[in-house]
Amino acid sequence: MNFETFKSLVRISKEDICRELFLENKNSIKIKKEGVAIKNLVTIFDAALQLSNKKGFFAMSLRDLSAATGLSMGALYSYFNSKEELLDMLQRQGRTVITRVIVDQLKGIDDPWERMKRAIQTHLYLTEVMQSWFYFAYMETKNLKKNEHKLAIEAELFTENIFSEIIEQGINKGVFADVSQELTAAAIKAMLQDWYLKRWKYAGRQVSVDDYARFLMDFVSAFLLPVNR
Amino acid sequence: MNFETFKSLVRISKEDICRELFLENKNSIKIKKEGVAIKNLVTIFDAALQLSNKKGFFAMSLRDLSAATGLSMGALYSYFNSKEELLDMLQRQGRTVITRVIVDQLKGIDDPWERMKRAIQTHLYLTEVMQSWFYFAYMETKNLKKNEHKLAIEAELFTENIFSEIIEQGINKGVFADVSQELTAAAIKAMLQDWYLKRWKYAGRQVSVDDYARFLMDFVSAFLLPVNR
DNA sequence: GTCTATATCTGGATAGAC
DNA sequence: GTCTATCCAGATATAGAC
Repeated sequence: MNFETFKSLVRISKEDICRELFLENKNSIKIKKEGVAIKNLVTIFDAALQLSNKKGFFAMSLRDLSAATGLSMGALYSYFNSKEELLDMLQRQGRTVITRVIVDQLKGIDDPWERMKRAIQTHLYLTEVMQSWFYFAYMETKNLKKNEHKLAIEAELFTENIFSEIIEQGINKGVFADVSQELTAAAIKAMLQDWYLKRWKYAGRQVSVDDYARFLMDFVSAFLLPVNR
Repeated sequence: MNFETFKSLVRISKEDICRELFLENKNSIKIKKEGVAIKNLVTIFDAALQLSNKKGFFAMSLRDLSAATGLSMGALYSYFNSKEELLDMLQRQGRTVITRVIVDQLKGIDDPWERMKRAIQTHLYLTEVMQSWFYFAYMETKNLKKNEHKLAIEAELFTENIFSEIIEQGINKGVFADVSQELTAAAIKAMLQDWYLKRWKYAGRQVSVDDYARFLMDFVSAFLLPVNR
């Protein structure tokens, strides 16, 4: 599978994500008509991510957001009760998607190395499709209040754990070298995150997501599968 | 060399950094007496980094800073002309230190793999000593104005280039595998940065900086020195 | 050099017309 | 559902006393 087929396969449309979010937050959102709400939520989230990623969520004023979306301040407050609630909604927005997609993509694959490759690839493809969201989630985590902060940390550890378990499984089956699963999983995660955190760098160097995926697999395989080289 | 000897060897005291900064910024800083200025600059920078890293530079008000330092608002403004200037000073503060120390530590080492090990180790040790600064520099880069932003990017590329050149040299000498130097350098950088960006994670798992250094060297060597395993 | 007091402005939030 | 108008807390920045 390459990136193009992944995109058409997974089909995570913004509308779908916003629909889910709309249904979950009916008490915070004053708008009743689903069609109107989703259309505007897509606009609001898009603009909010773009503005926040440029200068930080805190520095983005709601007047900025009003101008960017074409909605008035009053209208914006029909979609959230406070700026902080907007932040929380944004954070929650993508969180479930990633775990769901990765777990789904790994289903039925038993061989540890095949699982590892698929996990790396899926993670990269997903962050490519939702780049601005992942960047936002990473950069704004520390600005969350205690409880939301905890949820964000848990999400980070959850995906890391997927890698950790694959490594453990591979070691137990005797196909991987006996490495530290904790540190290796953390390192893989760090390199996966670099892909969406330093988009400017890779774009400037014309590295495609498939190039990067191939490279990462080579790098990791040298460590985990030393005998096969 | 281990971390403890590194610390006593390098001796980058906060006072020294602030003295340099004081001399560089005599036009912005209204205080004349060096002793007074440095003492307060150390306090201000320490507090500013701590507050910013907790909730972001923008969210940190100067009243917060005033409370944390014990200096009045008026006094603070004797050390910088605007909040943005404080941001710029903070960013510039550590930038030169790292390149200076790494270049210095690599002097006289010819063997590519020895250079690589030393570069990794020095980078980790340095970011350990100045953890809060590195975290700050990373997280607040995007909030800089155009020109300062450019300088920050250049600093990132400069250190990455140190790794890139070591790899190139190793490949040319025939001691490293024929990998992509650009991507490999970027990946190493990403893992080095993870050390100070996710301090909470490694601290919680009781991983010491020397543990992490050893692990990284193993990981990288598997890729660069495949024959030696 | 440092403080207190204050001018000035910006941004989040809401009330009420349409 | 959306807009305009407005309130007010809190922020940066400065002036002038000590």
